Amino acid sequence: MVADISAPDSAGPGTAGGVPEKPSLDGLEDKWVARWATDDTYAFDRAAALAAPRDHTYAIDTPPPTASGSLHVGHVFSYTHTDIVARYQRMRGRHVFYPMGWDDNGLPTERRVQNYYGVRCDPSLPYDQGFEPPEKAGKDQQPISRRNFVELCERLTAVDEAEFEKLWRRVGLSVDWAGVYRTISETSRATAQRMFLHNLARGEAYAQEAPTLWDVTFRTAVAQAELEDRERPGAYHRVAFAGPAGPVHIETTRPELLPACVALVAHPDDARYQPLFGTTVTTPLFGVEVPVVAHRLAEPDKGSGIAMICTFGDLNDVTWWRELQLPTRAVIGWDGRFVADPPPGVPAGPYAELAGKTSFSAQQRIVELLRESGDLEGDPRPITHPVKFFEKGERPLEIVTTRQWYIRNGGRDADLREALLARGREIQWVPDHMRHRYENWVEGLNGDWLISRQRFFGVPFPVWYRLDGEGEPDYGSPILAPESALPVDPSSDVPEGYTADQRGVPGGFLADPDVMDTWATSSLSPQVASGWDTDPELFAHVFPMDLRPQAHDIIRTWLFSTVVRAHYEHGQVPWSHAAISGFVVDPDRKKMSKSKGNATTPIDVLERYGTDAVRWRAAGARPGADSPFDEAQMKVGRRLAMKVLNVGKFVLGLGASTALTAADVTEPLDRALLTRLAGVVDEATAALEAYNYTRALEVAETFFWSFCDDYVELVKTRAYGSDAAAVSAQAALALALSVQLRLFAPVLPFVTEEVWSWWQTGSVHRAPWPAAGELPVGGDPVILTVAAEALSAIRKAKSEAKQSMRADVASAVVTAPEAHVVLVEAARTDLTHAGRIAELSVVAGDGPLRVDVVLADPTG
RNA sequence: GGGCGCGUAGCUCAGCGGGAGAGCUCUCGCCUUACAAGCGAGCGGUCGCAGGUUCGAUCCCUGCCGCGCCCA
Repeated sequence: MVADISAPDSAGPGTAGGVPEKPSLDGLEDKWVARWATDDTYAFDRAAALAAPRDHTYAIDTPPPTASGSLHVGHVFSYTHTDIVARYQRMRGRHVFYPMGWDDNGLPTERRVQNYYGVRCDPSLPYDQGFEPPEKAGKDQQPISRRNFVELCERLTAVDEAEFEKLWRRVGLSVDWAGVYRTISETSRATAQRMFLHNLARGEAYAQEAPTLWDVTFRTAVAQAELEDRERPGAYHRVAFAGPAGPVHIETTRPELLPACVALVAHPDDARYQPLFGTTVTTPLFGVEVPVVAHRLAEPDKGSGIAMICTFGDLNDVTWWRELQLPTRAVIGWDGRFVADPPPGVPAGPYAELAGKTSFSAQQRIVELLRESGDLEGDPRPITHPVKFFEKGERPLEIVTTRQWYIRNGGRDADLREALLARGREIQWVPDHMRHRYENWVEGLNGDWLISRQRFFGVPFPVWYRLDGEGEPDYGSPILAPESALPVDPSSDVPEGYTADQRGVPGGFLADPDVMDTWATSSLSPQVASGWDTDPELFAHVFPMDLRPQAHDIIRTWLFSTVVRAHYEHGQVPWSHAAISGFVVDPDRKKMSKSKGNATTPIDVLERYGTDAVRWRAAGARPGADSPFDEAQMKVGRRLAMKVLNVGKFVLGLGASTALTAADVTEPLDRALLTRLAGVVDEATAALEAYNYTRALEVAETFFWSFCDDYVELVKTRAYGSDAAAVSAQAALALALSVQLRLFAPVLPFVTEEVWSWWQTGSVHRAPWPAAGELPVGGDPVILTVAAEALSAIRKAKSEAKQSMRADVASAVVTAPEAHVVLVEAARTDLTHAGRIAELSVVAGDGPLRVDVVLADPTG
């Protein structure tokens, strides 16, 4: 496991730049970001990786941030977690394949472009070659062609991505910036289209005309994974249907859908309605005869226990319509308004008043009409109830019947669902309980994955349809783009065997108008990043990847869909590990997000506390655990970084250098220190192997503070000398510094690199991860413990006497357990110097170690 | 309503079968020749509540209460 690292250089102190007079954290980011770029410190050595066994490579499937979005400290924390792992693996000698991507396709980018430039896409407009967007976004959005719109998307995302890269470099992410990908790039489009064609060929993808959840603002279909329930006020309207033996009352929150009513439904066990099953009733106002049917999903406790089934008011309607094979009477159009003509069988009279209305105003009118006809009983009863929304939308979803593309995901196939659950069990989840999120989601799927979107900036489906003599498309046998031609844009490219002038004319062809949802492309991030389409040799080496880091909110989307795609194409999971980070939350424990207005801009925090301080805080958030944003903690991190600088300077000033080795360490106290440090190295290594970077940092940090406060204080007088005892201390300080800098390097990349540069050559980030074997064995760490305890007792005496730590001690009597007397004696000289003790005696006694201190007369 | 996680010092958290801990805050003190953006010392908790298992429970089991997230 030593492939990608350089051997430690032995250079004398000062040869690599020397120790500055007054070390400072300020400016370290600029200095080292530039140097790492120049030196290509984090380059992935493709040739060397391919030549080595697979386990010498560590491949990370980094989340591509939404380029049109904004980053907050939550992102910084999460990406830092990944970077800590990457840096650790690199120091372990692995070839770290750590690309970065930008998720720049899809709706968020469209929205940003619309707002930024004040434009909107109108696909019917022709391309305007010289188009330039207005300087300032006007009040009314200027309609532009699809191609102009896409060009603006690309222009703006390029700017956004450059900003993102700058920030990530400042955060110190050790990604190989030569390996950046974009989800809208030509390669990504080709990959997404090729994978889609494979899915289609194997029957994993299909198109279907079906009731679809539809956002009327964005005028696109949305998938189950993008839904959220929101509590909204509504009202039950009690409406009378004319039954064979008098009126039948239903209660509905959507009386405006009365013209779409196709049946009434009650629970089969509901005695109240059993006599009605098999009969028909007549809708009020419209006089349409509809059957009364029984279905287990009808809730006897809800409203009057009998409901009207409309096409379509909610997902239950869809289920009933499908399972009971009811007719379709759709009234809501793509724009969310009532369509111009009534459904078949519904009289034109009352319907004409609704045509063109929104649901809201249609409801008002229907209620008036029902009141007039006497079919509305009493006043509407206000309630609040969950209503389905697109997570990015502001208006309730409607259900519209449209033709859409789907990928099978187990939502309607128990065997497939089982197979995908099994895939989930192949992944090592960090923390383990996050696997439940995956399993809950898969088990709760109720339909296949809808991947088509009626949008513009996305990967188009590589599909055309033949037009018959009437100009009607033949959806049954689509024309597929040949794989060799990918990526294609069917709206401008012409299918084989046709000419451009046949587009849209009878006997000609028609492009599939839709683009893929962004998840349909980002679910291929392992394939895109690893070169499935561009570098098969690399792909074969790094796939399945080692790590998928991401936050827990997108297990149902990104993680799951990536598993689905890899399951189909490769018959395996896309990565061995999924490390799930928590959120940074505000003091009220609310998730930080721009829309909530509680997001903290990262650059400000990075500048005020320094990157290392922010990273230190990030490392304190365990995998999966949310953590509150608290600036006080940043100060603690900054103090640690500062301490590393100062102790580094001091230790090197005492004579620590790379010329000294483990063999020079002869004094018992020094060996005690290094033996303890060996234990720390083992523990930190074990923790990092388990992705527990928090624990690794904790053990290193605890050791470090005791190193500074106790060990360095104990030995500094001795180290000033030049005899063998002095050399022993200097060697121990050098080894301890070297090891500790490397232990901290993944978390504090800037300050460790700075101190490393004072006395070593090469980057600490290419130095080997410390091993216990570098350190001398056989020391008794208890020597350090008892010496520190004794020193602490002496400090306490001085502190209680309100004396300076420099105050002289006339005499000190250490009383220690019998077995520890010899250990205290081993540190006698260091102890007397550190405590400024004139006369030290050590005696055996009962109980824990204590020291009786007599301070010297400060005036004497 | 279901799933998952969490309730330990004022705050943020570690510990998870035999000593209740860390950092921050707070208080007191110290110019100490690496660091005053520092250092030293100290105050501070019936480990959510109630049962159970055990010689012994913060830790294991059950129930309850509260908080958060995900899903209905």
